[in-house]
Amino acid sequence: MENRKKQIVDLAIKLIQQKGYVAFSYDDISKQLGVTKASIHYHFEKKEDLGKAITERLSESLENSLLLIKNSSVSAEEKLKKFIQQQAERFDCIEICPISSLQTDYESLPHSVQEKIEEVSRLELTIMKEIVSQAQTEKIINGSEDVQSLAVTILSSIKGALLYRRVLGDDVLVAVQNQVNRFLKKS
Amino acid sequence: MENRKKQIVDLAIKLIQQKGYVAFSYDDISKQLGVTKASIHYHFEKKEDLGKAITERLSESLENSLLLIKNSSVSAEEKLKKFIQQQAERFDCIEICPISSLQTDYESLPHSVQEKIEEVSRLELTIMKEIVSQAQTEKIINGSEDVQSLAVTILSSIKGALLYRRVLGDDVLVAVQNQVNRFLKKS
DNA sequence: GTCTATATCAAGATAGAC
DNA sequence: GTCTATCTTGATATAGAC
Repeated sequence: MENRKKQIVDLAIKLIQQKGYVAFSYDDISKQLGVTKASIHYHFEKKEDLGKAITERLSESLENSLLLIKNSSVSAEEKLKKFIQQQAERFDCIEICPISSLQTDYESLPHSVQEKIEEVSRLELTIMKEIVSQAQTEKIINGSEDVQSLAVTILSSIKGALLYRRVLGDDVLVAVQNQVNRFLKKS
Repeated sequence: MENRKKQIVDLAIKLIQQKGYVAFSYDDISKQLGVTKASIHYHFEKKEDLGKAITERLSESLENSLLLIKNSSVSAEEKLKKFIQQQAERFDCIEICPISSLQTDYESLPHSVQEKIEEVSRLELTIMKEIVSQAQTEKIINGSEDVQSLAVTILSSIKGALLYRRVLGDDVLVAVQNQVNRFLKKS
């Protein structure tokens, strides 16, 4: 059943958002799916294999978002709003971004997964650059602003906010969202 | 020897910056200090005890910074610059902020350590608010800016940047640093 | 305060039956 | 594709000698 494979990857990503790559185990997955550990090992022989499937899924998902963003005709402001809301909704309050989680556990990841997470990080930055440069075309932001710097900063502030949200509550992310919007209008 | 206790906490913080709370072990510490695991257990019977000592150290260190910042007469811009540079220097490129690392591993922390990390997070935010509100007094930034929102955003962007730096290299943090400075001057 | 030795447990992983 | 059973390893933790 290819569906079971998908189910495992989905759950693993959720667990990574909650506990991280090092902390989640095949036991967690097997219990939540109501099967044995051996059964999970049948689908993904080693944790590294599951790790690769996870990062590939994240990569595909971002490639998809990039296409959607490029081909959509809504304003940059709306796109950014949607991006942030996806981050906030996809994970409930105790969850952080899976990419941030994997970046934190970077030193414990197998090489193959490290390489993938690097690619995924770059891809994410590309998406944010796409949005910022559209904002520039729309004259929402000053043409002299450095697209790369602004994109990195907005992306970092969202990811950092998800970390603080976990301990300080939802206000943190709302504050960052409002602030980022103000930045765009003033710069 | 009280010095050995300090040595252990120092090393543990460094390991948390590199690998995280879940991933570091008493074995890592004992090997690097050239003693046995049992010896580390003598100083900190359980990992939770070491966890508490670590978060207390982080808390004291931030209390200290807060006093220094309040009593120093340098400009807000200089204080912010110093804050960011401390983050960038204290940890070399593969290291992230220990607070971010503990926030990520939050679900795996003992309750006592969870509480402490919440306190530490609040304290850190207080420091950033102190700097931002000084900037407001100095009329560097607009009086209508919300201090809380701006402080949260700057702090989050620095922490997020340290995560991306690990995989994308030093440019990321430099970009955020420049961007934050530009924000202050324009808002 | 540090050591050796050992207990205990959980995690990753494999073999072979159904 | 899932199961039971088992192996191995590494981590937390404790007992007791030096």
